[in-house]
Amino acid sequence: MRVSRFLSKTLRQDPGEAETASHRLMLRAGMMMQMGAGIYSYLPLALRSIKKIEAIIREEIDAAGGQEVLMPALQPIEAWQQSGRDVAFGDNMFHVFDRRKREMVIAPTHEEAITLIATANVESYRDLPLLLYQIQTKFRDEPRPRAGLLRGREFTMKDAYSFDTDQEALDVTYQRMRIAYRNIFRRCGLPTLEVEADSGAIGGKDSHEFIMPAESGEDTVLVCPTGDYAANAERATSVIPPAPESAPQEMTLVDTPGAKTIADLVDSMGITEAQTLKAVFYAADKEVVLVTIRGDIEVNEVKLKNLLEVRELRLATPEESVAAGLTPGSTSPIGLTGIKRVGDKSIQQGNNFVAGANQADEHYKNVNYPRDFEVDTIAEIGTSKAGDGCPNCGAALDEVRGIEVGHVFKLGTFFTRTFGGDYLDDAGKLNPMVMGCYGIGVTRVLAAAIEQNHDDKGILYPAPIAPFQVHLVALNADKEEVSTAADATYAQLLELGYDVLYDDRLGESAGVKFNDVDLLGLPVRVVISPRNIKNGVVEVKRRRDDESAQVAAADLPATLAAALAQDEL
RNA sequence: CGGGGUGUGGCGCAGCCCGGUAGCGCGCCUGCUUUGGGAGCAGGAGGCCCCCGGUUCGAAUCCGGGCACCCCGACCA
Repeated sequence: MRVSRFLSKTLRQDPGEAETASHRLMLRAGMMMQMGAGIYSYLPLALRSIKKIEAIIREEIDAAGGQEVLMPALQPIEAWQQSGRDVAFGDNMFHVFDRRKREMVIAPTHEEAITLIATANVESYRDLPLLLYQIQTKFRDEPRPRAGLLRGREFTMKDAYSFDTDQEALDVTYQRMRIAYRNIFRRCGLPTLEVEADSGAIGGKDSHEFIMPAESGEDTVLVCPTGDYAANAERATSVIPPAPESAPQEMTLVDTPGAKTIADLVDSMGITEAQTLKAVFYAADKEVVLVTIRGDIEVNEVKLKNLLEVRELRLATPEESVAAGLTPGSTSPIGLTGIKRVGDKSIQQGNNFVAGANQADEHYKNVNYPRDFEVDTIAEIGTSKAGDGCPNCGAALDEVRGIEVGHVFKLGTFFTRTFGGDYLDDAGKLNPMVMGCYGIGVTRVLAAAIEQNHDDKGILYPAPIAPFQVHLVALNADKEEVSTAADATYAQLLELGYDVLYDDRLGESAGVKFNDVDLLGLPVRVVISPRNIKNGVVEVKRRRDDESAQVAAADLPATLAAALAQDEL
């Protein structure tokens, strides 16, 4: 492609609305254009990368036994009513009405549609396993779209769904998909962590997320440096730091004027956070629940929500706490009845705690569980953090921020039971198919790739997903010797099968062209100039390197191939 | 949905308090000179000042109402 004919124009200044690196760089590089909150047109540069990512995905999912289909985005609402997910998705789903005022939805995901396909086509165990996938546009009315392609309301997703005879067969498919995912991200040139994940409301047992480490990521992951454990912080378990233990003392009431927080207690009593208990109130589907946890640990709301099996969970308001008989600032499980009480297992590690007394300006000291108070349930509901021990080997866990680009999980039989997705087994009995589902946010992969690979001048694409592999630059292109040589090199590189962006612009200075090269971030730059022609060389520079190499024209193909191969993982 | 912020040529911004011909930088067009890290000179094109209503002789500016977008928190690929 000649730059002189190319649609995309670069901007010299950062656009005002964009703060996140990928968002800012994609707008500056002319890759995309915004049309609304979380809604973008993909211009040629972005679309070329997206297609390369899609091609890699197709190859790997096909290799794993997948068959590509394409399901409608526009769907009658009935299927969603049948699964109950019209309510579950709520405002996250776009609704429209057809001319006869029938309600339709624009699908945010395709479990309903795929289950109907499988149900209609699978009759016996001989038709299984079945793995179907599509690459399609998803529509989700996100509460807060953000950061360009990182979280859009319309985005491209690869979603795959597997159907198996039973749990054991699903396990095999699931493992095959995990491997396919590893291959996909490796081939894209994008280091990605595979971590244990929360499977959410519908979820089955197993769930793994693929996370690309990046500062701007919305997810926090705990990783063991030995490599034997990695999990999303939402579900990570860990060995918590020990708390001091001593011979149990008698529980006594102490005056704590003005002390309302754990920090106040630590300051005024000369103790550590691990020597306190905190009581936290939650509103769980209207019911108020008291959580007691050691003062140095934070409640993990995802774990708590899963434990309580509720749909909605939030901190109780002070009014709700008071109404439940509590004293904010000195809330306590001691002597409390008539309310659901949950204890984190951390209260079993350590003793002689300082805890609230349900009276302003008073606390108890030397509180011991279970001697001094009861809970209805004890479970692990604390948040793991950096420095905690790995659950497998005890080594201190590291914390990494990242972007979720893929998610695989075992769905089970919810949808097949709902839609009558039964098959006949070899004994002639009907059983529901067991499903798995597997997503990759294709457009998010592109944004995450840029988050992961950029510097202060621009993007640094890994070669496999770069919109073009080579940025050919003609300096002083209005000189005939230059345009002749550059045109010939362009033709040669195309002949060799490379994707080439050829900056043939006549009037632009070297500075302008080089800055565009750095901004667009194609993996290799090739410069044709009067100076290089005089010296009988072409100049080759990787975007990631500081130095360029001068090579004889005859050596250009080999030099290019070597430079591009360096991005492979 | 709560909190914070912004809407002015393609992009980045000023003007708004204190109403009176809409301005700057970049980009764009023409010509000449220049040409290895965002060139110079000269000439030029381009604006429903987010929308609706009000006040006023007169509104980008004041008042009321709406809309859009961005950022921070609860959700997800």
